[in-house]
Amino acid sequence: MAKVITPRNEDYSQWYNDLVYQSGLADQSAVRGCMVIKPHGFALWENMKDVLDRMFKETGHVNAYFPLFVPKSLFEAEEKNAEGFAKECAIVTHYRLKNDPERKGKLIVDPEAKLEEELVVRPTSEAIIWNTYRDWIQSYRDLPILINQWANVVRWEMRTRPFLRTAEFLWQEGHTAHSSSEEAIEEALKMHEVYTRFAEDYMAMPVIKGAKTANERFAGAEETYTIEAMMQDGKALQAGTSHYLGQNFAKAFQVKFLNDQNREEFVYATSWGVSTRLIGALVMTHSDDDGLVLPPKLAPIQLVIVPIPKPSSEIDLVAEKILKDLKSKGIRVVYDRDEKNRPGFKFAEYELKGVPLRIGIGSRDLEKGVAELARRDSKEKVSVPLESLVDEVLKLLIEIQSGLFDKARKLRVEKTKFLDQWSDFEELMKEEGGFVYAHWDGNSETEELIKEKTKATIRCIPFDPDLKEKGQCILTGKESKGRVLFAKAY
RNA sequence: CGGGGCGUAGCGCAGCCCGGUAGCGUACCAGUAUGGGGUACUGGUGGUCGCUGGUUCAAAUCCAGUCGCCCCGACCA
Repeated sequence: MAKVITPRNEDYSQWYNDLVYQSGLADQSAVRGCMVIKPHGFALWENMKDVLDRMFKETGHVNAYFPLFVPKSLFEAEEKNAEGFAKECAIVTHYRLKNDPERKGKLIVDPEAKLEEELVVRPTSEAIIWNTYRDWIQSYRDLPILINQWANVVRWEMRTRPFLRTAEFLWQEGHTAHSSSEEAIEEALKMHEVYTRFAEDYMAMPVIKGAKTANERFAGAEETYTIEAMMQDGKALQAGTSHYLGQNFAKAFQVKFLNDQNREEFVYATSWGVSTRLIGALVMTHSDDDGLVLPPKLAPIQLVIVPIPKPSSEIDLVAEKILKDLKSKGIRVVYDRDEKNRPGFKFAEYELKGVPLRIGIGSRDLEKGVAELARRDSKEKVSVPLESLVDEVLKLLIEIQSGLFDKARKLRVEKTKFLDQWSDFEELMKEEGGFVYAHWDGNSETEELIKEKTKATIRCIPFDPDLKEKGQCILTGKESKGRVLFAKAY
């Protein structure tokens, strides 16, 4: 029993940390607030990235790359955005080190090498991109511009947690330019829908779609659309956002175009992004006390074949055949004929890593012409005749994918309440937590007050038309236009 | 930045109060047996005890300073 993971019911956040480090997703680094993404974690990210990148391209976007550094003068151009990020920016002030005359072999920052203008390490790229777009846009014929970039960004967070919040993280940021407000809003909503499809169809993570309140909105945006997922502890996690930026950045950077009436107009913008945070979301949505549980569509390894108790020429022969057949069906499969570890160890190890399916083959199986097929999500094991193994695997992978989604949705339904009494709301947030649909009067002050009292925030104003009923604010009793989603959040 | 805790082998820790040859578990290496859910036994490798200074015949242990990390809070995707 080398690796012990703290059980979820004992300490949920410790469980999460144990899991991330022991399953090989990430490692701590020598840099405060930054982590190393290990091969297993990065393989997961690559799979996510591949799917998303394909979806972006299918919706007409192309990739490009903009600089890591943003001159301070550009950064501050859009005031609200700059203000929003100011408190968490890393800044480059010098460009050279030199030998320390006091201490041999040590280096100091060369005071002579001060930059004339400081460079902000991008917390997001709107500034540098809009400063560039200005040069690219003259006429409505240059629009729309539909660009995405895969990049790292830095936000100097006070408290960090692996994947969920680190000082540096990987993400994609889409930045589009349009000739009308309608088209830009349509774009923002379209990408919001892409994120929804990705979360639900690939991550098997059900999400609530909606818009952010003014308090929670992206700094510099007119409207922020979000997808909110529920983690197993009932807390909400913002999994992706898409922003309609109006003409805010166009005005800040003087990005104008001549419309088809030959009149000058400011460009309309959107931006949208998801990050490596999704890995944290994936972990907290499906995994259990034995390790990761990964949806087959994103799992780096979908199936592992374990010889029992160790490889033999007979087992090799059968295993290689299964390997070949499954690979030809596009399944990501490995045959673990490592003799250093015993089967029990391997079982535990692959469960820890979240491999959805495992095939065990021993001499007893071979005598009967079967193999043992075990699934990670339910831990069920069945004996399957070798002839039908491939079909069974394909069937199970689909079943596991949809099973994970259903299970997550079921949990969310159980932990979602419709409340109208303030005392109920307060009590629920103090005790079990979860999602609450309640009426809100639309005032930021009310939202702040609720946050102070319960630590719950408005995660979104849901799109769901059924929630648009009139009512009275749960705190103030004032008129409300519809229910909003409250929860404590990551 | 406020409150709390911790730096001793790759990892997890004991030893410190009461100074006297640096220990346990795990991992790692070698071997033997074992082999259908994290094998067992035997032998072995590995540490300037975070750093700097002080007290002392003698410091992981006492004192002072310093650096770093973790947890809780404010901030945030």
